[in-house]
Amino acid sequence: MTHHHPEWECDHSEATHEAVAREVREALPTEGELNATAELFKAFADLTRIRILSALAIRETCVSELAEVLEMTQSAISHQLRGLRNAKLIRSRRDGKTVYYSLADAHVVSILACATDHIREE
Amino acid sequence: MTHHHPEWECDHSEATHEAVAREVREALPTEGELNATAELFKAFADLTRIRILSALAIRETCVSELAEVLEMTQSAISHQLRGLRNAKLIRSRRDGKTVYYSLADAHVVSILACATDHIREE
DNA sequence: TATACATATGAATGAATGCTCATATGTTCA
DNA sequence: TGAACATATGAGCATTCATTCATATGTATA
Repeated sequence: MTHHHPEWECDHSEATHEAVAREVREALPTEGELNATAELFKAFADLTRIRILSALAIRETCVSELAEVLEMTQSAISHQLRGLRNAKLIRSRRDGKTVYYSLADAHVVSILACATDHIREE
Repeated sequence: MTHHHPEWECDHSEATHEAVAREVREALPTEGELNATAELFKAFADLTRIRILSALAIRETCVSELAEVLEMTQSAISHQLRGLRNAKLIRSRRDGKTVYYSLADAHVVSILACATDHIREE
C-alpha cells in the first residue's frame, strides 16, 4: 500500500492496521496446529459421521447394527468408519466375524458434548 | 433378515443385534439435533475458517487485517466471513468504511479450545 | 457530486468427498 | 475345503464447496 496523502496528515488507521496484524500474527497458533484443528473438525463435519459417533457414544456397536439403526448401506457405513478410524476418533475390536466399534477416548465425547450443548442452548 | 437355522439352535447374536439397534435408536438425539450438530462442525471444518476464528479469538479484527495476516484475497476472506456469520459463529460491527468482526459468544471460544486441547494432548 | 477506499457478492472453475456397485478379504462352521 | 456371513475396499459418479475474477454496494472526504 502506498501513501497518497501529504506527510503531515498522519494516517492513524493504517498504522493501527499494521500493529493489529503484527499482534494477531504473533499470537496465532502454529500453522501445524491450525491445520490439525481443521482436520479434526472435518472428521466431525458430516451428518452420517455425527450419527455414527452419537451411536457409539451410547454404546459399542458393530457395523451391521449401525447400518440397521441409521438405515444405510453397510458399504456406506464402512467407508465412513474408515475415515473416523484414520482420524483416530474411534477404535475397533474384532470378535469372530463381527467388528465392534467404540469411541477412541474421552476427548471425542467431550468435543461432541461441547457441540451438543451449544446446539441445545439456542 | 430371515432365520436359516433350526429353531432349537437359538441365534443369540441376531437377537442381540435387534436389541442393540432398539437401544441405540431410542437413545439417539433427534434427527434435528444431529443435523444441527453436523452443520455446526461444518462451519469449523476448513483451514481458512479456523485461521479466521483463531485470529478473532485473539482480538476483534477487520477484513483487510485478516486478509493481510492470513495472506489471502479480501474476496476469499469476505466469502468465508459470510459463512461464519450465517453459522452465527461471528458478529460484525461497522465503523465508517471498515467492518470489524469478532467471535459471537463464549461457546465458540470453548468449542475451539476443546479442539485445540485435543490436538495438543497427542 | 466525484473519487477513493473498504467490504460484499455473483458466476465460474477446480478440487474434495460421500454414496453406490461390484468385489475382495476375513472368519466360522459343517 | 466349501458355503455362508460380516466387513473392507476400489472405481465411478454426483454433489459440495473454496477460491478467483469482475463488479456492486456502502462510506468518507475533497
